[in-house]
Amino acid sequence: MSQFGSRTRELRERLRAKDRRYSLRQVARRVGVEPAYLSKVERGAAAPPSEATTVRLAADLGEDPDVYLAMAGKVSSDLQEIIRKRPKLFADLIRQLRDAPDEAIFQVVRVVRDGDW
Amino acid sequence: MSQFGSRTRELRERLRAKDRRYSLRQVARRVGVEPAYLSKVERGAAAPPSEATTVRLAADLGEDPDVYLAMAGKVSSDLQEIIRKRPKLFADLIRQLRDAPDEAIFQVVRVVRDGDW
DNA sequence: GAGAGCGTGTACCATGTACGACACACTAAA
DNA sequence: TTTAGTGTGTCGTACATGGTACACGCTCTC
Repeated sequence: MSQFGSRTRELRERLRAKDRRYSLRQVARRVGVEPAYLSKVERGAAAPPSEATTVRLAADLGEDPDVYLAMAGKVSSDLQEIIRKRPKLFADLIRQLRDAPDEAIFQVVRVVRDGDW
Repeated sequence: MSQFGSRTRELRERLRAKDRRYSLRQVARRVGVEPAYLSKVERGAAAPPSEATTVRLAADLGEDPDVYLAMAGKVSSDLQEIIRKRPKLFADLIRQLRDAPDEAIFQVVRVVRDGDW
């Protein structure tokens, strides 16, 4: 359902076409897991890996860690920590932005970043 | 460390002073757990409960669910889902606001809510 | 002085998480 | 034709999670 596995395989095979170092075994070795495990993950026979492993995998495949974690059904623990420190504020903000268009959210980010308000 | 337990006990005993229905056993019954378990949680002998149980407990004690979940070291799953749907946008936003003063975040909430921008 | 209600100690348990170990069959290269 | 590399099937497993079940001793009321 989460397509984490198939997406990973797709990505890896795409990279592999250009670079032999992206075999399942070699990626597994770099990421620090057993090939058999990565194989199961890619085929959806195992649930997506832990946060740490997912982040290392994303890095190896050149993907954005937050996006990759999202595919794994997770939210980065550092984001969770930020929210937990001011739960009411952030909960309100996030629910407020649930249905806002991408552009609106991006604009908020920009405004906050540039501080011109 | 998370003080979830002691805070719960404190809250419950405060309510109990006014209302005998807030004994450990009766709260446990309403929340749907065994008294022995709630006892352990309040003394910190067990980790904070699951999200669902924590939310029911917060409701029984008249506390804000997001704040209570935060004390339990968790972030509401509905917030996580919102983030997971647009990971890059929300990750950027939240990290951007990590060190912003409360007032600034609240202002963002207000601006988005009122839509006058 | 018997029950009802209280908090707690001990033991146990089912399920989920996150993998590792090993062997196997296949393919490509030397 | 050995050899190195590849993906996979099967089995096991250590630890965390989220509790339940039962019994005990105390207190308060009737």
